[in-house]
Amino acid sequence: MMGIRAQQKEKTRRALVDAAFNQLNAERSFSSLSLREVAREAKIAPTSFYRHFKDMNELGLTMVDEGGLTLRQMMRKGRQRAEAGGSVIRISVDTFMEVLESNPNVFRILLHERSGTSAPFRAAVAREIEHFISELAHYTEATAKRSPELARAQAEALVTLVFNAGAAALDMKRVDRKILADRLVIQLRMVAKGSEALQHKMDK
Amino acid sequence: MMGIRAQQKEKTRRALVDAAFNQLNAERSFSSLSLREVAREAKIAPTSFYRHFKDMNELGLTMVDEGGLTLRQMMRKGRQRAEAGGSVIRISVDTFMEVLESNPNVFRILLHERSGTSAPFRAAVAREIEHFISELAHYTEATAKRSPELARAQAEALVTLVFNAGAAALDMKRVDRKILADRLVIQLRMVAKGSEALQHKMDK
DNA sequence: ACTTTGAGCGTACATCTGTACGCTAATTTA
DNA sequence: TAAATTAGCGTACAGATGTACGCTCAAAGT
Repeated sequence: MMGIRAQQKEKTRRALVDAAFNQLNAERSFSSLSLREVAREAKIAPTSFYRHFKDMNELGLTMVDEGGLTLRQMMRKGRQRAEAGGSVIRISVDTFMEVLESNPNVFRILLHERSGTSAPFRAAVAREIEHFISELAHYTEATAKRSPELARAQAEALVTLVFNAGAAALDMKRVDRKILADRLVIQLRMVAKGSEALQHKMDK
Repeated sequence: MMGIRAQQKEKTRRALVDAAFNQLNAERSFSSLSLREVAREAKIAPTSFYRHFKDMNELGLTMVDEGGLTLRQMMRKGRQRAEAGGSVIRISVDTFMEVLESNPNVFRILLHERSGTSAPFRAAVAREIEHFISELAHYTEATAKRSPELARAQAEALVTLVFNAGAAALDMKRVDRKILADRLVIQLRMVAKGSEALQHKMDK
């Protein structure tokens, strides 16, 4: 069991992480946050920050990991929904858009730091995205009988298109998101269809 | 003709733009540059900066416009090469990778600011990318007989995949870029094939 | 009951930032 | 030729930043 002291520490740590997430929005990226701003929002003295993180980078990496986890958990829930029947693509896209809407800031940090200036950050985001890709590749390889290479290329393309649409959707109103989602579904179908065609060509 | 004075001013302005481009690299984004740093690199006093740009944002937008222009010019040259025969996809990808290699910083600013924190920047980058998409959509609509909607979705998917691969390629060594390029070609073929299949389905 | 630990604080400092202001000197205009 | 314009400079300042240092005092350990 956790002592009173450890509990309080954990609480403050959470306050820091939450403070950082809350400060993210379309005009504010993680790298533009200062240690002092985060500390201010979390209502602790700037110097107390160091009791929890070595520096802002460490906080950021924590956020990326946490964000990736949240994301995967939510998508997994969506997949369960898909098992009930219906178009896997459609349901996945809808789930994704819902996640996007309810956790925009989790997305922002992933999307922004993916092309950010810190190599460790980029690596961390790449790792998270890699989870999605390989899960999807295995799924496709098994259910649609693709060669490993093709399954991999296909999964990568799908994830790329989805994430990219996600980035665009972040700035949009609901109506425009709907249009975007519809187009995304078409694009994903293109990839799926095309991959199938390439597989057939290889098979004969 | 341009007076001595105007010539000198233009020269300094260029020095500022070049200085900014030169400071960009994997660890340094435009938004992390300070006015003073740029001025220092261009060898003018910080306050002289204002004789040329209202602020750093104005410099940045100039760079985005210039970068987009450079990019389109180079891709156009590549397309001429494609007209001589061969796979359009393969040649376009190769051209793209060459451009990437010779102008990495032009790319960096576009890729980074695409998901950056400044709305005007994002809009400017979106505008540049839109050029590519619509050129490509028209091309596909004409030569491959797609419906406008399908051509648009296809072009968007292609450009997304290419730009995304470009972002990944920026950090890579030549060998890995080759692998990436090959996979990209496969993915683009998927989209093209799949789009064709969807079009046929619509036609009947 | 005692000592030790450590989360959080306040003060302090060097460094960097954007930019206001006024000057100079060379070019342009009249 | 005299007057007006303006690119570039130097000085100056207020504000923000990261972080070193030492203190307090409640909890944990003995």
